[in-house]
Amino acid sequence: MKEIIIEIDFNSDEAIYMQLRNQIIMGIAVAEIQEGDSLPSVRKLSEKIGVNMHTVNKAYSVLKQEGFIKLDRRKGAVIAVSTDKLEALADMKKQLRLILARGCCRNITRNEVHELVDEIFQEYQAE
Amino acid sequence: MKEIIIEIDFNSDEAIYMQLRNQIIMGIAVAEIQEGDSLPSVRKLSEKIGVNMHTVNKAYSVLKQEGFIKLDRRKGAVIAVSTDKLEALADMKKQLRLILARGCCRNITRNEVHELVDEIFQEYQAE
DNA sequence: GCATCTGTTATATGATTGGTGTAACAAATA
DNA sequence: TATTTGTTACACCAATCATATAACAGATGC
Repeated sequence: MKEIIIEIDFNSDEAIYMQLRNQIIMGIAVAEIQEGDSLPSVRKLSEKIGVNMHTVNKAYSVLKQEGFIKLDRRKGAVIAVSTDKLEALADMKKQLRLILARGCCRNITRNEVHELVDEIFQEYQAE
Repeated sequence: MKEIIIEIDFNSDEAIYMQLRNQIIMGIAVAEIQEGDSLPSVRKLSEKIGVNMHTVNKAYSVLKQEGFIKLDRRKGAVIAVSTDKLEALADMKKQLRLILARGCCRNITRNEVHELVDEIFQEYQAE
């Protein structure tokens, strides 16, 4: 089991539990953590990164609600990604609409977005 | 000058001023509002959609800060999109990282993302 | 059995944010 | 002159974020 590297920016305007959630999702994407792996317990992780237990618990609850982990009393928080692709595609499209609108206003082209997508996918699909 | 259509969902967990900001950005992207057009005054718009003046003012301030409008005492809030493409590309990449990570976990492929991007660009680039 | 660790829940507190309300000011407009 | 504009300054209430302390039941290790 690998060690998960979490970096919290306490000066960020982004909530700590959201930073946690996002970094864990990206950790799954780059296969730093894999299906079936366990995350540290809320108490261990909270102590490690210097935040309150409830803050970590909230991040885990969101991840559970969004279908990235399952909470097991025996194994703790286990990576278990739901595979509802249709819902995931719908979610992604909704989020892309705003981001692409912002880019479109700045004259970012369709091809430039495609290039960005390819660059990021290269980071993620590296096994 | 066209009438801008704003729909606020008061039951949404998204802040009203953010809904406003996002809808105005998307309005610019679909060319519903164009460079040089004026947005309604903060008081007019607040009355129209039934929110407080300060809420609209906050949305306009964010749009100004992000380089989508300029506030002029004569013409009000005028669409004036900054054209710092490099910064826009960097911003977009940062935001795409999280969204694509979420999709990558759900086994969404590179090509599926490209298709989504093309679909959305078709909505936006319609002149 | 016993101590420990787990997720979970409950309650409380302080700081920050979101939204509203009222009011006032200077500049621009009609 | 009267009105409208963006802007600013207060104040208020509700919700959220993060913290703190505490307790509970189930699982684990000795």
